[in-house]
Amino acid sequence: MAVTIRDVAHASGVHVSTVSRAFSAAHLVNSQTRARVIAAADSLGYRPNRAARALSTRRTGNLGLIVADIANPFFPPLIKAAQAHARRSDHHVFVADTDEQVRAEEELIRSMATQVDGALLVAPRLGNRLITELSADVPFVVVNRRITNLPAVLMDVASGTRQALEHLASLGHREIALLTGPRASWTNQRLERAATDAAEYHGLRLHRLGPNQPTEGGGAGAAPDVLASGATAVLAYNDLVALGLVQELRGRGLAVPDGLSVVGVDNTHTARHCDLTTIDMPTAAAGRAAIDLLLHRITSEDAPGTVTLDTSLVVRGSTAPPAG
Amino acid sequence: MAVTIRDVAHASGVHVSTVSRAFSAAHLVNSQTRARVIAAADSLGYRPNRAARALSTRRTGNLGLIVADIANPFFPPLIKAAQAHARRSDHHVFVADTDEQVRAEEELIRSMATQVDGALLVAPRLGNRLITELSADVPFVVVNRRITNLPAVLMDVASGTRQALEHLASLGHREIALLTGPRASWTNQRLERAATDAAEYHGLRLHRLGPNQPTEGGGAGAAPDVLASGATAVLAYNDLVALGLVQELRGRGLAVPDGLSVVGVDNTHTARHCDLTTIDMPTAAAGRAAIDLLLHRITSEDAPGTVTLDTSLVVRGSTAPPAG
DNA sequence: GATGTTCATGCAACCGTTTGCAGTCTCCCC
DNA sequence: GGGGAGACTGCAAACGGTTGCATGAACATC
Repeated sequence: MAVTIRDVAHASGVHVSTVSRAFSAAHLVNSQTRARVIAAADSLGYRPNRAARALSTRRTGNLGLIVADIANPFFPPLIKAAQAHARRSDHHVFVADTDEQVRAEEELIRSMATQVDGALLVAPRLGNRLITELSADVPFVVVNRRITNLPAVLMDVASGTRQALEHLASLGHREIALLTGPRASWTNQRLERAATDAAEYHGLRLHRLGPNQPTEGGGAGAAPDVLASGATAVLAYNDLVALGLVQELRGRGLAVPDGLSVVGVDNTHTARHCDLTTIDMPTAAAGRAAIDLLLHRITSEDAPGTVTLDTSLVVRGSTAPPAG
Repeated sequence: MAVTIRDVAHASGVHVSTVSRAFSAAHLVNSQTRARVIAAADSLGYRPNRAARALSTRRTGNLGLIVADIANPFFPPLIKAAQAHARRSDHHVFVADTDEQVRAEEELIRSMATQVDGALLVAPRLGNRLITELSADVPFVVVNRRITNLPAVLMDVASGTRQALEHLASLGHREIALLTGPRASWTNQRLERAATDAAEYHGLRLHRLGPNQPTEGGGAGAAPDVLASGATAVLAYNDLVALGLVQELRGRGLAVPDGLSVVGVDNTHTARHCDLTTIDMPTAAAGRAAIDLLLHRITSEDAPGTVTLDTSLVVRGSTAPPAG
């Protein structure tokens, strides 16, 4: 039915192996012959069968991309950039959503393993041991997680966190609440650490509240604790948490930023619309860098590298001097 | 390197064909034999090679999903639902982002064609003729577009539009601006049509302004026209346009909803956060329905169907009675 | 003119599964 | 006890490419 390499060979009067080489090893075939082959292929509408190619080369030309939740606005820009970047080297990308469930994550990785040349794990929830074990089957690059011997791309929230606390301090805030996220999250660890250090440096009191679910619900649920803490400003684990909190507080009659200043993390477009001060994550750049690392890892089996990208504060309307 | 069907055959003392049947046609093999095979496969960690399977069955077990812009918050819930639903029948999903470019769309479809059993085209921008032509190679299901002889899932904005105009009329608005989207968009056509009809029914004056880019920029750019039109309420092509407009107007000192009421379309989570009245699109349901249609189309080559889903208005804080 | 090199191409095995066909074995029935 | 039906299983040919090796031609070297 579909046109195969054999049809092209017949049409251009050469052996199939010559056709194959005309496509995948051009320098091995006479340029005139090659031109004839290409012409025949074009006129027949030949497209190589990737499954067949995969079978003999053991390379599928596919990459996996595993995220916790596509609907979380943090991920799409990363997915988009990664996919576009992968295409430039003729790779296709499977996107899988684990729905924040660890079991699903493992199963997805396993079922993808037979079908991809490598995979990107973005902020995986799986344990280090299991990831290391799985990495025997498929080359991984992890994003926003550190695992020994695995190449990683890190968006370091520390730099942005320092800027955020400096910003709050300069506005006159002294009591800051930190809404922490999942304990296993590398970003959360960096956030806690950087916030603690920066708070000390600026002489601020830091109230850690958490861990919270990294969702609107998590933010809304933290509202009572925030109010009880006496903090005048909040740094939240991510934009969703921040916005969930803002909405809950508004429902209780507390205005932002007049009653309370709020800073998020991620700089999702939602934050842009809601005028939320937030720490910008270079997600698109991270997506591209991760693909580069992965392709490099796949083609040359050498030492893993780590790319660290800095973050920075974006000041918008959700922060202001404390009331009174 | 990887464990193959041959290893399993050897370990369980049967022929490879029996192993194959044990997995893909269980009823053809003795249940005890099958148990032995499965046990051997488990202990060896056997996973069928999908490329090899694809080669002989001409079924890859992969589906394509082509969208204009992953970062547009309209798409992720659909992608997520489609992917999760596809997995239940052991299908993997390639997601491709055309970046709103027609050329990229065609090329992506072509390059996917060899590798998927079928594809979902969500709000494609390509011309009908080309899509029909391409559909000879790959089964398609289109979402939010009508093309003769192609199965489709439609989220009909008409019902929501009627509700929106009724809502605005009941608030006392008489002059409504409609910010239209891309001409080729089926949703836009339905929107214009339904708005025209409903406006007439309620005795409202409808000012059509557009076409606008379906982005924040498009909404912001329409602000001058909206102000000039004298409308007291706006129905925008989608939430992004609506929010772009709101932001631009606020920058010019015009409050929403006090100075102007705004209604969007899509009910993205951004709309939720920004307290935007909007028409809810059942994107997750559409994603599932589209996958069902596609799988059905793939397995039984019969008549294409169309699924139409209704939409409904979600009233939030961006609409109020007109000033004065 | 024998030998060696290089370039271009053909040959055929292989990648891991599936599947039509052809046994073989057991069981049942007349 | 001969014949037929059914249930299993093995055999081997695909599926569509890739690639190591062999072959042959053209050309240079001594």
